[in-house]
Amino acid sequence: MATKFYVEDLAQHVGEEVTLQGWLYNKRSGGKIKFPILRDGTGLVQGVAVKSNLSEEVFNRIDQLTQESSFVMKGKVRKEDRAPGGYELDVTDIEILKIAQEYPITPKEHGVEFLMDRRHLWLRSSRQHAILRIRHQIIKSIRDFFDGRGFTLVDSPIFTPAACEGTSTLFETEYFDLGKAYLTQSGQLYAEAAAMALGKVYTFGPTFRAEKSKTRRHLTEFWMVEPEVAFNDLNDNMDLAEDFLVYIVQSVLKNRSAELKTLERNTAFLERVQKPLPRISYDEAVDILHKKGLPFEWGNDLGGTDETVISEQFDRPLMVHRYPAEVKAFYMKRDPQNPKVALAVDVLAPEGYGEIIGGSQREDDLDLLLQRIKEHDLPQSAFEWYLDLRRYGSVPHAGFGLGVERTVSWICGLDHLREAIPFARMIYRLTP
RNA sequence: UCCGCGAUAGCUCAAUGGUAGAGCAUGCGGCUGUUAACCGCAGGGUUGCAGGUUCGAGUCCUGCUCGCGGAGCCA
Repeated sequence: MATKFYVEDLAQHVGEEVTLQGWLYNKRSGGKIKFPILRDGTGLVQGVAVKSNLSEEVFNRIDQLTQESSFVMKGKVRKEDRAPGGYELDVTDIEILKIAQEYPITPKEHGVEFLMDRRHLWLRSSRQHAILRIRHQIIKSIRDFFDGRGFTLVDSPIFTPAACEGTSTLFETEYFDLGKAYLTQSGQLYAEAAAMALGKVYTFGPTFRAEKSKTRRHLTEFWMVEPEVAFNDLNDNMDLAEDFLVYIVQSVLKNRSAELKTLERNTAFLERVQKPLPRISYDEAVDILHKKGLPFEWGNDLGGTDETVISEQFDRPLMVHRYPAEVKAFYMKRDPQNPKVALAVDVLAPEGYGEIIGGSQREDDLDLLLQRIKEHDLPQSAFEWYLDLRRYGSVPHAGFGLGVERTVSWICGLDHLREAIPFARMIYRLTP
């Protein structure tokens, strides 16, 4: 079988005749010269077909190619500074595979609704291609980071018997004779159990929120990675989150610069993502809001605009720790120095992208945890297994969750989360 | 759930209450270096749905449907 050639490898084949398989991205023509642009999933390359170098049949065949028709293009690779990718193919042969019907997504602009209805086709355009490749790089970096530090991947269940945090609205489904089951909103409680077994673990999977959110920062189905480490306290947790974020961003800069360029992403903010990331307390965050003249009452959670105002004071992601315990989940440990605040930490991305990480040191005392479950009016029976983790050799431990789509959205500089995932699920969108 | 905005050709958008139009896409023709190529010609419309006001409604009013943005919730 002949060697397969791909557009992204053409630089290594200058002067050689290669055969590429792909789809017609666009074409332009003069009377005696035609420029078919081939897209093969790894990149774009423009073919240069000159009438005098080809049989009339092959030359005219190019006219039949409609946008997105599949075809084989054979030609000699030539370095060409005028070409966007730096290389062109002097065409020696064209073979048509399948002529495409009239393609709905033209090289001109379209509305978001139209494109989302054709998401399965929209993925072929270069902007979406770049986003998906960066998403892949981010996911790979996440796994490489934890795998390289001795973490074990432990998958948590999607069906759960009860709300994890008791706050947000969950998707409900009938589960045989066992009553109702819910789609998970977090793998964290299971990650805690796994951390007691394996020390350093992470879960990585889809999570679901049935909130009727209609904003550019929300999806009903999104991916989250949640590390959990036995014997880590809040500071260890922040150290881990810091190393983690720096690793992800730097690996995208290093490996996906072409895609960032396609997206016209200003990488100045990304290049500044280096240790140390600033760490401020909730109290200090409130001071910033007050100095900016915003009315804000101690004890409330930070809203979207509050987060933006605070993050604008810094040139890189920042950590806000020690939130009022009242606004945080029941399992978060209180600060021994000040029981009014929880040992929680959120990481706010710059440029108004908001919260990309939320985490905490967990409550490891059985009696206090029981008390919190009562205070939050949660069914204790559903949490007995979770309480067992405090009954049998409880230790301090901490972890956090990172939202993959929000991270993709920030790193790519997107204005909506729906472009950060191949097939977005939102309140008014279940297809394609 | 609440607040605001919108729906006109396949797509993106115009149209003082007075003959519904442009660019792109599609088809045909032209061009040997095009870069969202360009030039010429052609086809293409139940103005979201249902009422109302008016001599006359894409335009004004009422209701509905669908969508978009924001708040709340959070990753």
